[in-house]
Amino acid sequence: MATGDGTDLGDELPARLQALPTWLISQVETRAHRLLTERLGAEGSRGYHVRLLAALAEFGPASQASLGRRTAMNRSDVVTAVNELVDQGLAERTGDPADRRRNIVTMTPAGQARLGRLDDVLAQVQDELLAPLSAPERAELTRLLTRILGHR
Amino acid sequence: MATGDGTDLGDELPARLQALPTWLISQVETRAHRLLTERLGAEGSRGYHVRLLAALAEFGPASQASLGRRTAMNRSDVVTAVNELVDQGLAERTGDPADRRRNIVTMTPAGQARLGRLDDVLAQVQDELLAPLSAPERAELTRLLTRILGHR
DNA sequence: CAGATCTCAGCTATACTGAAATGC
DNA sequence: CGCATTTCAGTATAGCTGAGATCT
Repeated sequence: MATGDGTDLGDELPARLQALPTWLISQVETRAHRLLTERLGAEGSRGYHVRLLAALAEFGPASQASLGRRTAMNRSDVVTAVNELVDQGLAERTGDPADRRRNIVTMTPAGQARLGRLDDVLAQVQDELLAPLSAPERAELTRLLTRILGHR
Repeated sequence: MATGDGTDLGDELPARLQALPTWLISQVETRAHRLLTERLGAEGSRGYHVRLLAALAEFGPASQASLGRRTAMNRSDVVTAVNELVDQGLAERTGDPADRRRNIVTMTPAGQARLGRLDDVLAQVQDELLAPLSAPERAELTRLLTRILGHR
């Protein structure tokens, strides 16, 4: 079996990669993404839905362009995701009489109920992902990531 | 223009999202990914190429399955990426006479030269992404992310 | 026989661009 | 006029699955 040249079993990761924050971030993101896709999918939602529902819950009815800015979503992805929310009865899309270019997106009671369940799912996923970290360590990680994002 | 209902300009992010490590990680990853795609692309490479070249440089010639394990890449993505490396003359693919199911992938001198340039690009990207953090903070971030990945 | 390896076709989610229609 | 908004069509990448052929 052993060929002696390292061609067989071996799970060691290249040290060159392991030391790179960008590699670590992408690997952790992959794990987080997989967890979120599974758990949100079990509730009939996905990442974009959570972002939109959270923005609607906190800031109230908004245009699609505004939702895109608040959730760091592309304008065309907002269109698609709002379509899906409307299809599920979680949001409504009506024209803005004050500015006829705009739609106003509103959350329905069903949307609020869904967001409530998604909040629980999200908390659980954080806990699973960050299991090896203590509470102060989680806070420190959050602080560092926030600092990175705040730049620029 | 202010409609008073929050429908217009507003870049505030929902607090619900801002507090979530999974959200922060995905946003930081997006920024890192954009930087890497730009800079690596300028050298004619992409993320998968770096991973494979780094593994080949550190562990020597290896089968595709082994490369996949070492770089956390899917078996079919390894096929595609090795094709691209071979097309660029950065790697060679030969049959393993000792186990005829396997290919042995080897880095060429051109591949080594490319990896040298990519190492510089990577260092520069780390520095740009982590600009707001001090050296000890960068080390702490690396430590925390490594702990998360080590779990399981 | 079971299991590993390689390859191809195809899928999903995220992120993004270009262009057109409409309205401010 | 310039600019904002919405919508659609299409692109790219990462990650993944299923299936088949080949070989240990």
